[in-house]
Amino acid sequence: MSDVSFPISYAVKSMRVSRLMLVTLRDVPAEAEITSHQLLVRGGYIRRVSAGIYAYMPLMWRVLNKITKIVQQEMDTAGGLQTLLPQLQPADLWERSGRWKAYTEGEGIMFHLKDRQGRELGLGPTHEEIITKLVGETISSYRQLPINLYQIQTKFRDEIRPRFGLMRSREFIMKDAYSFHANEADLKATYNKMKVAYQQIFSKCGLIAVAVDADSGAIGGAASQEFMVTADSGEDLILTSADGKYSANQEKAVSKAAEPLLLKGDEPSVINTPGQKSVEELCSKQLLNPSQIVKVLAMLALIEDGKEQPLLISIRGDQELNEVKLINALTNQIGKLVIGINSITQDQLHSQGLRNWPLGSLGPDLEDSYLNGASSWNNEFLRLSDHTAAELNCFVCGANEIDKHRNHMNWSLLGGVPRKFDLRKAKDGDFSLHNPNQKLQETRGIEVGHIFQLGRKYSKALESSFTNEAGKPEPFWMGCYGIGISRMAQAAVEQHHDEAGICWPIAIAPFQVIVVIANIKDASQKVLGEKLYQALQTNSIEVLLDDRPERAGVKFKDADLIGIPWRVVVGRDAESGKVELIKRSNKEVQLLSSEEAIEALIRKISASIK
RNA sequence: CGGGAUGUGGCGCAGUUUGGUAGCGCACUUCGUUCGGGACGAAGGGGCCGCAGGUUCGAAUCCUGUCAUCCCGACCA
Repeated sequence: MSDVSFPISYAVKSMRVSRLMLVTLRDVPAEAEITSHQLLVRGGYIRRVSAGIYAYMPLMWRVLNKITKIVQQEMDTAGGLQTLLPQLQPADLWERSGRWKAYTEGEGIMFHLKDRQGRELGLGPTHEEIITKLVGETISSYRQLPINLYQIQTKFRDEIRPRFGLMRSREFIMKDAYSFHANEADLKATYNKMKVAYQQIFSKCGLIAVAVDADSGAIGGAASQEFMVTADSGEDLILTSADGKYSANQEKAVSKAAEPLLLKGDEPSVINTPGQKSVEELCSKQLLNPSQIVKVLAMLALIEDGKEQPLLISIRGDQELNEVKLINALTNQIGKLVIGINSITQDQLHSQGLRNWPLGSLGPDLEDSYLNGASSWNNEFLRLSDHTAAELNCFVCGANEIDKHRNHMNWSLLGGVPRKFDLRKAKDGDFSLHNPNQKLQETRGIEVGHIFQLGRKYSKALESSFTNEAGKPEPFWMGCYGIGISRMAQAAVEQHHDEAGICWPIAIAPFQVIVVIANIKDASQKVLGEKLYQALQTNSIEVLLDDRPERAGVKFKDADLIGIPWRVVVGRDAESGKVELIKRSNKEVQLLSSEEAIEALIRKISASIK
């Protein structure tokens, strides 16, 4: 089993540190922000070449290969077929799927270029287009389905902001798989199989990863789950119920909002609220609770056809808007892709040639006439209301007049109860929907894998079809499944390190054992060290020999930093044939004869990488 | 792209306010002493001060432009 671009078996199972090109740093380079990034740079694993572009040094390459090998095994076991697809992709393919513009214009993330003939090409950030076309051309019958193709290679994304070393880089190694099915049920079966395979992969690599419900984002499609490596430095927020039955990315998470405080219902009235533009100010001055207020947000949505749609979003004052949910709700409402949303500012009103709006005192019933004469905006509001706002019976809201609000309002005074959408952010402490006794907790995570049920979006767009049982052409049902290989390596460091350095899980460590000869000039130490090194090699253990003429302390520090799971120190007891066996993760030390040490290592290592 | 910051040997920094021709720690080379938790001493090598203009007798330092990098927001494996 081998692959041209990613050889997985090592000709070299062992190495002398003196020949390893190991350069460790004592100082943390200023560029590195999070621990895992710092440790990888200090340990000589990676070097930055440009923003978001890194060279993988020999030790790192071994780690990446270890991960690759585990991924290949699990993918192959789950019925995957490995391929290698081109990175340079013609624009017309992306135009047919409708993604060329979205991926290249504005804040598009595809690197793109023109060749000498003036043809446009993109550098692949993902491979749905290519694979869909390829399978469409190759597969003609439902009898040939399902198939699941995967590849492991470098992807390119012109990230808006590369960050955190390999966590968000512009060039990174990814495993991506695409499955093709004759029907939805079969897609679901493979999707579930992939979910199991993913759990296997992460646990075999020694990572604690949780599967969470996710938004399917720009890639599109129906069901989708993300695999998160839990870590405080993670960029994503995850909400999990205490019973473990529900977990979701905050973008997607649903929950039951806390009950609002009842607002005792007098007659509706207008109240003076000078300078009270925010919910906080209003509450403190008027002695209200945020849950008694309907807050109205004026926003602008950018639609794929270039139209600009003003929005009025109503949400309860104690709740926060989830923009991902809003975009999805809008896309459903309009039937067109919503590219982006942002708050409307006074400046924008001026440039549209509109009169001032009572921002800070908006009510859900702000008249469409405020949009009259807008230079490029649609001149009717699209009004959306979150459950929490729509369900209030008596509330305070803006009076559509500066420095005035209305007290004791109800929806019938505003033209009826609006349609309800789920637009709010689920938060730490909310109750879960499946069991109202379960509180949701917030954790941070690093997204290392994502699986999607794409459905027929791409196969329809690219007219990629097979002949079904009835003899009729039908677009494929598709799934797609990604794992960030290089990101995973860094996530492993984020999850497994201490003050002294990295503590690699043994399955993905660049070497399993490091034999440190404390004093290379001591003949008996040298002889015993070499003997151990040989013996471990003979037993197929991946072993490093630190034979450098450094002082012992330097070698210990380096061994801790680079994080080899087992360390054998050949030192002052070498004369009597004794060595120390140290476990990196907990610093546990055993004084053993060299034979015992070899035996212990064989036993422990074979048990831990089964 | 918006907001903030920084560019000085491989890495970490000082010097910039108040212009006078570049310094410290780590790393590197050689020698000696040391030798189980990043040793010590001595001697050395390495920098067009991000780049381009300008001001000046003279610019790392002042001015203008530009590029790059990092941090905070929108994107994602």
